[in-house]
Amino acid sequence: MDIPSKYDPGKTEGKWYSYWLDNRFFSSVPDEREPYTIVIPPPNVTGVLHMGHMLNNTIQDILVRRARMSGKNALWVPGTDHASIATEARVVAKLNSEGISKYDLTREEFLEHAWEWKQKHGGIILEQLKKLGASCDWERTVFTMDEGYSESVVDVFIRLYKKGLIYRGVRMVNWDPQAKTALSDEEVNYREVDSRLYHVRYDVKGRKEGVVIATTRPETILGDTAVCVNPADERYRALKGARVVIPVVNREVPLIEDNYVDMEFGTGALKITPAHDINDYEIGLRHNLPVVDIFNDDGTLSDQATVFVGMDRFEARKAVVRILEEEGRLVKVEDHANKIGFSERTDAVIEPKLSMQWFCKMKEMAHPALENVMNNSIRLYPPKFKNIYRHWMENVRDWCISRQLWWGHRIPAWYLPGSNDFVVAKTAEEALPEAIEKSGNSSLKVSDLKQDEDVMDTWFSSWLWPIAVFDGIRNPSNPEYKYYYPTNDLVTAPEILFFWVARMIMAGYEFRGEKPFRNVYLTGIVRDSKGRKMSKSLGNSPEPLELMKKYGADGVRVGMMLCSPAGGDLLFDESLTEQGRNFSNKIWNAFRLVRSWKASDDARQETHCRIASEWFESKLNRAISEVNRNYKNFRLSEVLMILYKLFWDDFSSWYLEIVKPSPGEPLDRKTLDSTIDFFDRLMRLIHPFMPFITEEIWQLLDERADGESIMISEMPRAGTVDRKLLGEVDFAREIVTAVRSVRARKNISQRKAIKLFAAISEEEYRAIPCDIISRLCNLSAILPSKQKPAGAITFIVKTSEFYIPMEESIDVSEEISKVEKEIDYTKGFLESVMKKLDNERFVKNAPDKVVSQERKKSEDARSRLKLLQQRLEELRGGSSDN
RNA sequence: GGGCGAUUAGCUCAGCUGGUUCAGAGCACCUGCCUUACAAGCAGGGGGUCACUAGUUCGAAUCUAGUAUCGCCCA
Repeated sequence: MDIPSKYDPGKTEGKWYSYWLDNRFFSSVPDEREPYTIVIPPPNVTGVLHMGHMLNNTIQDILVRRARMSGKNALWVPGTDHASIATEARVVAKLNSEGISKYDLTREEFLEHAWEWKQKHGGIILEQLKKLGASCDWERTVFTMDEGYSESVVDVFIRLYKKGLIYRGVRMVNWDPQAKTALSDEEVNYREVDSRLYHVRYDVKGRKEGVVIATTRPETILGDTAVCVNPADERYRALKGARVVIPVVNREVPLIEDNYVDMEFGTGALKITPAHDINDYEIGLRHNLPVVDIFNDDGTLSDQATVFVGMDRFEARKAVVRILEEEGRLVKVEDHANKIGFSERTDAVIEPKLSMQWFCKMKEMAHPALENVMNNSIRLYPPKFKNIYRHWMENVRDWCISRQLWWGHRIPAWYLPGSNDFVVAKTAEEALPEAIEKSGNSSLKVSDLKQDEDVMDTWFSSWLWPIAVFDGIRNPSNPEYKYYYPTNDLVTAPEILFFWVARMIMAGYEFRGEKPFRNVYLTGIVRDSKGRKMSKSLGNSPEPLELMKKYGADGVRVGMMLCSPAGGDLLFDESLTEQGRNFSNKIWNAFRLVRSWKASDDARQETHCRIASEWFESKLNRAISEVNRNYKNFRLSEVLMILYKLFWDDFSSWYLEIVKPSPGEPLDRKTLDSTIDFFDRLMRLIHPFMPFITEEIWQLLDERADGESIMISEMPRAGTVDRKLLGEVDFAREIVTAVRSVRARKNISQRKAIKLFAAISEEEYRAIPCDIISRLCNLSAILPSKQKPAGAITFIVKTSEFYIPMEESIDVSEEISKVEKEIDYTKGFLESVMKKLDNERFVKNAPDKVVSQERKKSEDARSRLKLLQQRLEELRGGSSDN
């Protein structure tokens, strides 16, 4: 019987999660009900839970739990992606720590290590999600390198290739010299960096004067194949057609002219390195310049550089500058803020590099993907992302999808022996006939074909996620796919709007002719209280598992949701989870109170209990409507706040305090039953936010059979609202607050019973729920009286005056100043109302409803003023008496 | 450089289609209380020129334009 006064989540959370799993409440199979589907944004298979995941998955769990309780067949599909670069980098690092180099291994050996790593570390993050209470159908867990999934990815590659949407070619790509792979444009982060602008004098053949160029990357001088000026630039007119000598390597190159050159920037003369700058590359194409690629794949200098071969690019920069200095060519060095691209995954400085890669054409697929977001067939929340999305879609460029890695889906292209010619097919066997035809060599064998070494971008597999988790690529007529697709809501971070969301939409229309989801809820980014993004490197992120241990999963969930407006960033602070924990405790203690009550079958329901029950019923129903409205717009923190206030203020501070029997006394059966019923409904409403404590209490509220659970119970529906009653009780609450305020001001203990007089008519008096007021204010009597007792404190609620007789004489001057203040306020208020009513155009143009409201306001204000002025006179009269 | 968005109480934010005592909520703060569910609590209270300027309107936190500051995305 002894229940501790502190709620201990540690004792309940594990217990109920196992119960839910044992009863397979999370599992879903197609049936006749309406489906509700969410696919998880697959976290990196070797990742660990961070605060972003916590937020994201809390939201998904709230949505899916609510749908499940609302009669939908709810399914939340979990899974992980293989994260090519990140995982491969980790495996490489692990092997290095064991003294093994990736390049000592064959591809097959390396993949064995990678799978071993995945087996060991993969799925940790999913286990962590269980602690959070995530109600995923774990039996359906998908990994992007599962056999069926992989086949879907390869299928799609082949399909797009056949359609002409995938091609292979040499282009300038973003090269990550650390991971030694190409990246897509989306995987490059640009940051402003303090760097230097070097002014270097190049000799001009046959002239005394040289030409000075400005560069931030002097090491690329070794790859220069021209110097370029603007044809309109007077300064260089004389140099037309001259030949320039590249320093350090002493190569002779032409001086060319191109409108691209900005005459204002630097010296107006631009060195041209076609191999290492996208703009230079384009100029090079226009002017037929040779390409000198001075870098190896790892960012060291190549043979083509001819000097400093094998030296790292940043060391080479210093070395080149030193020589330039020695030769007196360094004219000056300026500080210069420069935007530099960094690898999303390794944070290495990106090297623009000409390279042979696979690309996916985007324009055609972008079209339906853009249209269906603009016409709201797919809705983005918050809607401001529509514009951002459009901007990207309209400027979308081809997608570099090949990666020079081993971990991932290998590109299904098969090269003819000793040739760059290839056949795209699922297997070498399938490629053979076409290979024979292409080569004209009928004796070609499967073993002669060599598969492309590269794998595909991870996003090239995860863009199929909502389709492929239901095997809808390979087998679109399967019942699961037909039932669950398209999914309902996608919850993800705005950072991957282009990486992933946009591409899933493209894939949906391209491969299935249908949207992948109806709504996209973009969460905020979790920041610390100073507004900095939470990250491992900053060390400003709390450990999610520790947090849950300290405050309970429910507490953390509430803490995250309290400050999480749709799309707004979330400034996380541990005090929020503390607030969440406190809320758990509040619920817990309200339960302890109700549980301590004994029922009496004989006692009749007293008036205050009846009114309180009817009133809270209306309050509850109104809150349910508001909750439903806010859910519709994904305003989940608003939903939570409504429920928080409903439970804490209306239910605990008002309803329970009204019906609470005196210690030791029983409560009539009817009131107790409705109290338990309210509690039950409140728990169900709160359950999506706080699954554990609500289950614990729901199980204790009544006898429950084995296999029953709040999570499969029905979500309460909104019933009728008695507005009149709500108004009456609101009036009573105002009176109660006023009496309490007098008690506080006058230091009258709550235990001392007092009398209250109301200067109102018998009729008005009957409309006041006096029993409630008496109970909450400890009144010995509440009486209608037109007579003002001498030496009483007064207050006005709405337009009625109340008196509390005082035993001791009152401080008249204090009362006078209070009344005067109120008169001032009311006068000001009346003036502002009269300003409107005296304005003919207002009375003429404003809707009748508004005008009559203003009239009512003015009347009320007048009668209040009258009461106040009477009171003031009395006080003044009284003070002269004393 | 191009685009998008924001600016309301000490902090984080709500305020929809201009009109209800509209200037709100939560937290923080102040005062008094260990009152028999809860001090992780209860009761009471203070606090804002709605960034600035002009305009539209009978009426503007809300609509329009400009200014300032900040943030995000893209190059």
